[in-house]
Amino acid sequence: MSLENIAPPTAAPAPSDFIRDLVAQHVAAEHYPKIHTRFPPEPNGYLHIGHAKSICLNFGIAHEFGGVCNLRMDDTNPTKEDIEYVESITTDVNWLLAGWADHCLGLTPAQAPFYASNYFDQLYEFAVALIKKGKAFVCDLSAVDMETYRGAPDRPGKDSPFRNRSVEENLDLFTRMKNGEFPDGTRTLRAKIDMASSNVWLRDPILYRIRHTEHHQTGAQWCIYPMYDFAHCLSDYIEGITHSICTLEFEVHRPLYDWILLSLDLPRPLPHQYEFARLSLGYTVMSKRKLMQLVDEKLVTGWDDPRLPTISGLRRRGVTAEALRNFAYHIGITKYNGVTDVAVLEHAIREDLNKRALRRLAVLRPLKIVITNYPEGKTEELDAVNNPEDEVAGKRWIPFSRELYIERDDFQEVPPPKFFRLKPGGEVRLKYAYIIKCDEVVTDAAGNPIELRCTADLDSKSGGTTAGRKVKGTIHWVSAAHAVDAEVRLYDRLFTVAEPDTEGDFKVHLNPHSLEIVTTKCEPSLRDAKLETRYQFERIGYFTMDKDSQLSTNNPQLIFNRTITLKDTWAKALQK
RNA sequence: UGUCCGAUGGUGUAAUGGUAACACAGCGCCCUUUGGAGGCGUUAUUCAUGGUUCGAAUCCAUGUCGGACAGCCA
Repeated sequence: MSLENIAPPTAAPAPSDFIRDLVAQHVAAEHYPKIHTRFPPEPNGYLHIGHAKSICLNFGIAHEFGGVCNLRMDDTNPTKEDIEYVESITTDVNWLLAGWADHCLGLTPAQAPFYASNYFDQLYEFAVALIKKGKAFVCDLSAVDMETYRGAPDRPGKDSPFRNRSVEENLDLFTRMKNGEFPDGTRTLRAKIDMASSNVWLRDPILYRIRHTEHHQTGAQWCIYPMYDFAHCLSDYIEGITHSICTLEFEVHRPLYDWILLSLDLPRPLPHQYEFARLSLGYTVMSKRKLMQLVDEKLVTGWDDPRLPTISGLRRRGVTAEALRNFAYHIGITKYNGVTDVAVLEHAIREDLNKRALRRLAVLRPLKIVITNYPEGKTEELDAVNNPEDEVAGKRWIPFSRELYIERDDFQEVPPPKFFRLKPGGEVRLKYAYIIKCDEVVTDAAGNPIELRCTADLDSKSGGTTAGRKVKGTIHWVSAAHAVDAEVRLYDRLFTVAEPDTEGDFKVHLNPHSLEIVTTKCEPSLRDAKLETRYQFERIGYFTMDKDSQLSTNNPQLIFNRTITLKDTWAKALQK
């Protein structure tokens, strides 16, 4: 075979979408010296998987086109913001970028994120410039009057009586606003555009408001704060952003974004805004307000509750950054507002974990069995592969003895058709060990099985003469004497319906069984479990150790979170 | 009854005037010391009506449906 016929290694195809297509055109046309994007969260809550989509888009573009993406705190409203959030945002962004796009992360020379509040001085000067150009004025209308004057989408507004103040008076009033001479809500700085515009955002929008509130970054330095529309386009401009990418609801703001930059007569190139559809995911809620409500009302344990779609929650649950990035890649970028099936997320998580998780045996709901033909007091160490998907992961040994635990679900006294686990008189293979046969069922007073007495085919373990014997089922187990106990937190969907926030109170759809805690019997090697390591409890699901685990005490307590179950085609068959 | 935006299998996306494709979900089979993973197969799609064109998911017109916008929030 000639060299040319050998297929090149298949690289993951570069994502393509309407925004990347545009960027590619701009690159080809040498429109900008360098592509510069930004991710600009307001530090008023924790980041969620919808932000992850945006992060992957903005940093992905920087990555693919040799550009930079700034992390910027859009902190123009001190009443809603907190330093706790800037810290969590920084952590989450770094976590999502690690090993992928760290080199694209734009930070200040001090290695800190950018802050819109860093630009308060410049922003103030821009406002003054706008006043001098006769394009902004100080308005004394109250909030209620302002609303009346604004009109409605299908009805024009009318000019403020303060619209035609002289430049000198506006300058004087704005300076005095800044100096703290007026109480909150008494005056605003407004752009002078068009009160009859069909776009409500062009009806003399407010640029600055008075707020005698301390800011988490600038302290008591300011008592006037810029509005989003004024601060955002100019922050983009100051940072040299080329592509300012945001979600669809800002589409109607774009004319204002452009108006401010154009009115200031700034040197080109100017940044441009592009919009894409935000993520909505089935069986969860995504708005910061609703997430905040769940946290505040203690319906979850905190922002990093593993049931939440927050980045910190997903991370604690055991989802890796790579899985999240793959998910973002698979859902694409469009302007269509759809609801993504959680199955897509779940698939991305399983696909990732299958490759990396160390296999372990653990029994969630134990049922004791005794191998009557196995000597009392004997212990064997059996060979078990750590990960059939990854030879490098190696092997470990697991102890086998006369008394074991198996999963309660793996035994049925009166089995349904096609049940090929353990049943009276039936045979099953114990994973990595022997084929056993159930001879006797010991029950309690109520008739529930409490112990199974079995015999093993002692030649059937790996390497034995009957090792190749086919039995239909293989089940997991742990040696009773060697098992270590662990608390296992089984998470399920937070809501019982696919779209909990379409109407009414979303909280009525909360799933009462979204968390179940069980004490499990684990194979002894799990005593050395690590926080960063992902595990698959064979035939059950993927698990990761929770930070609540107590490891340093002389009575260590292991806690595992179930990231996600394995696909269970048997459970599905049973439902039919 | 304003302005802007959108509509492709069940779901999310691709096709940029030239064979409607991919992933997830579903279904079936094979394989399996995980009812996992994997392999193979399969079901199902261009909102409607007109127009332009040799040819339309793509361009045009009209309509329908859906979303966003009337915070001194972002």
